[in-house]
Amino acid sequence: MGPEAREENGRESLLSRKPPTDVPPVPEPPRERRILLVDCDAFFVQVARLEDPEGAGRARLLVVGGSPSGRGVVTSASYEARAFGVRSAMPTAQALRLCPEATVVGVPRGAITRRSREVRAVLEELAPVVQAASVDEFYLDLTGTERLFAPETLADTAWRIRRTILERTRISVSLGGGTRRVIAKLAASRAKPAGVYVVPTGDEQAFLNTLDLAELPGVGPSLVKALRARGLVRVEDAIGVQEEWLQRWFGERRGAWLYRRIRGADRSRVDPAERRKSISSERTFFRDLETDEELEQRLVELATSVGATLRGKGLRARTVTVKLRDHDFRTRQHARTVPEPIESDTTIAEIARTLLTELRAERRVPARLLGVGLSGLGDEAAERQMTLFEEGGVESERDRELSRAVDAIAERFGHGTVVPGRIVGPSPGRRPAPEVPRDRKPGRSGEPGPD
DNA sequence: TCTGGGGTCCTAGGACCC
DNA sequence: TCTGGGGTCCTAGGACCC
Repeated sequence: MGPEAREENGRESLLSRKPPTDVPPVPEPPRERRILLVDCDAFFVQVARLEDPEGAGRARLLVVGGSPSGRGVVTSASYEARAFGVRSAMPTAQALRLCPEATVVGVPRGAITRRSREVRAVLEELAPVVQAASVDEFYLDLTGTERLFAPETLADTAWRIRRTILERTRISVSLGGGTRRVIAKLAASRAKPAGVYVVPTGDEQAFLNTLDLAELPGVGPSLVKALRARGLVRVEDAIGVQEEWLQRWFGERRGAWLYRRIRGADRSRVDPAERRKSISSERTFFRDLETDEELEQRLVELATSVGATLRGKGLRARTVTVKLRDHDFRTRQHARTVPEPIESDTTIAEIARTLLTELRAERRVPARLLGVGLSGLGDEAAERQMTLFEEGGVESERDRELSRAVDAIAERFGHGTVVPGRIVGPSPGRRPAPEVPRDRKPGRSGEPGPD
């Protein structure tokens, strides 16, 4: 499959753009954008192999995810294993039934973060604007580089980036290109694995018409079902439907969104400074927890974990959420928003405890998962300016100092050394972690994998 | 076939204010 | 007389993505 390498023609595209009959009018960016999506091929599989060349590295049929005996699911599978029908999010046990010869390894969390940063660092040398969309996806905005890179086409540039990333990080990536993020994203799925696909300017609709609606990002199982009930399966099927009908069927906003999406309309920018909106940590237990005491113990650990991440990023939070999944998979959550932003483990844990008590009062059954989340995040420095609360507020200065002291100890001796209410030894992890990256999550134990 | 963990965004209802 | 209307914040739940 040859990549499209057609040269973009700015003059032509200006004339052949969107027809003015498009309702509502979609404001166009001032000029043609050149966007690439860099997507690592089976990233978790690649990293697992690089980290363990003798083990995972030798397994053609490789599944990365939870242990088969536990409650794990597949995070990523090698292309060879995918041929057997193995998919991510599938229970590991099911994956092994489909592909009994597969080797299952745990998620190498630390290495994933580290290598993701390596890829990003190289991309930042190659492109003016880089945004990490996830651990294995990066958007590049190359608008304005036409002259700089000439006579290279966007596809040529993509191939060059692919080569450089492979040489410098040993990670194989695929790249999709187009005039909008959503087009670049869809092009990348066509490029996979280890390829490049650029949708030429003006060919967006023709490209979209080759797709199923289910392939559009944002169209998930639920919407697919609703669409199919109306006889709509392909993008082509839906393109003739008036916006009013889509709105009548799927709601005003969803309908309008879908109308725009099947036309590839996407005004979103590649924004390198996009800030985090929430921080959370959750655990599915190896066996369901029955008592409030057991749950509270785990709750404090989770609160401490998200608290450390929060402070590591120099943030404060106003909302604490506790999530509980009962043995029957029913998921419930309670949230509490406080007037002033908080950051200390003590305060987070205290609010979380209240929320857990409420949840348990409503339904006291064995729990399979517990989680703590923080949202309403704000910059710590900015908030200190408008601090109205001295003593007697939600959180005391003493609480904050204590948490910072704990962070300092963790920085030197490793996370997990100090946990409120108990003392444990340093984690027996592979790496003693003399320098811990700022937003590294405190490892529960040295072991990735479930629980 | 027995369902992970990290996120983002949307909806809908109630509280509260003007 | 029962009964407005918009805006914002908060909460619970769900869809969706990787």
